[in-house]
Amino acid sequence: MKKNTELSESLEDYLEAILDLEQDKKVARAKDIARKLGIQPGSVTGGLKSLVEKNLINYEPYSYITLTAEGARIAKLITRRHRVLKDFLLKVLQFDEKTAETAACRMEHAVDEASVERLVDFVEYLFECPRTGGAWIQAFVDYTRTGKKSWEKCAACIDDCMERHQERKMH
Amino acid sequence: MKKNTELSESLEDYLEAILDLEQDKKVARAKDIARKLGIQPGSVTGGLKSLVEKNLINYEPYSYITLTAEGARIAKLITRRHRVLKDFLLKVLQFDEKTAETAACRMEHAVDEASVERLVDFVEYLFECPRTGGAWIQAFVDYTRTGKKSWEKCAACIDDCMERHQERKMH
DNA sequence: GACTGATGTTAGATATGCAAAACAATATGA
DNA sequence: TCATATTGTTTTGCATATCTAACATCAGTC
Repeated sequence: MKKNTELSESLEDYLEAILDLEQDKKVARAKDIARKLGIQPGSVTGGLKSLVEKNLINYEPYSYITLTAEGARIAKLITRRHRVLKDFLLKVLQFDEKTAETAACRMEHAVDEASVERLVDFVEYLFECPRTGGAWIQAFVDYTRTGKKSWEKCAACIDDCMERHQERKMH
Repeated sequence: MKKNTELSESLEDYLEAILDLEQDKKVARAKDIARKLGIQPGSVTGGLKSLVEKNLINYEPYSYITLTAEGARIAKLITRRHRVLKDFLLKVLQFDEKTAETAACRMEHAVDEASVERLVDFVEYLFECPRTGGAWIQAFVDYTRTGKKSWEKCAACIDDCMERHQERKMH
């Protein structure tokens, strides 16, 4: 029995913002949600109503807003998607903070959970594998800066690779 | 002077579909666009009008549809985004065809041109670099299948790495 | 030249999402 | 406890995007 909650993008954004505010200030308020999402306070009310109907938040007019258990569960999934995507853009593709944040924000609604897992796996693998890891990523970063693929440095790079391999064996 | 055309997602979809149909059948027709986008024929007309206003397509009621030079330029950018993203999902993250297609479809509107370039660079680099390349990707694929990070196979993996390096030197 | 089927357009309905502004509740503090 | 500022809500309106169903046009055929 799969919950086919099918939230719209904007409802997902609301949930994400609410989780964030909860963690920051215990409870969320309409104004803070509006500011975080860059919309007018008047636009928030409708979204909150939808979320109440779907039993994802506890909320009554003029009161604070908190997530229900189910709401929190979903909000955390969405937030994780965001974090993973941003991580990838930031640490692997080397986007700057702002670009990574913006792109992650827009991409997070386009990917399902399974895909996110795969991406997490990929990023982790890229960092952990002796054949890649930090040095490989650094080489890619250098390439993005200089535009030069310095294959002549490969020998040193492979040495690093073996070192990482040895280290892993030790442990 | 940057053209701030700011197309909506659906208009981007129209352009992409039209480019595709043009390449396939010389000209696009409303019905084909509708079928390709999975919407009703009646819904297409409005989108076409917007695109005419923005000078991105040549179109008059009851006639065929073709892209203007500017429209073709933009459509190609969008299509490239799609292709690059799908390539990444397909070849690196090893999504199956259908999942990759769907995800690429939804992600292509979330990424700007510069980000796409960076992703292209990354994928190319990943394939070309002796330290990664096909063998590394295969190892990652194996990992996604088995869930096991077989670091014990590293020695062989590093050998492959050096071979690729030698090959590159020869050339 | 008129019929017919395929294709295209229009109009009206529905839904979403957001903004602006008028209005309501709450909280603060003197 | 009253006045005021802050915060929240409602209403209205706009823009986008879609569907359905009625209507228009086109191209081919008899």
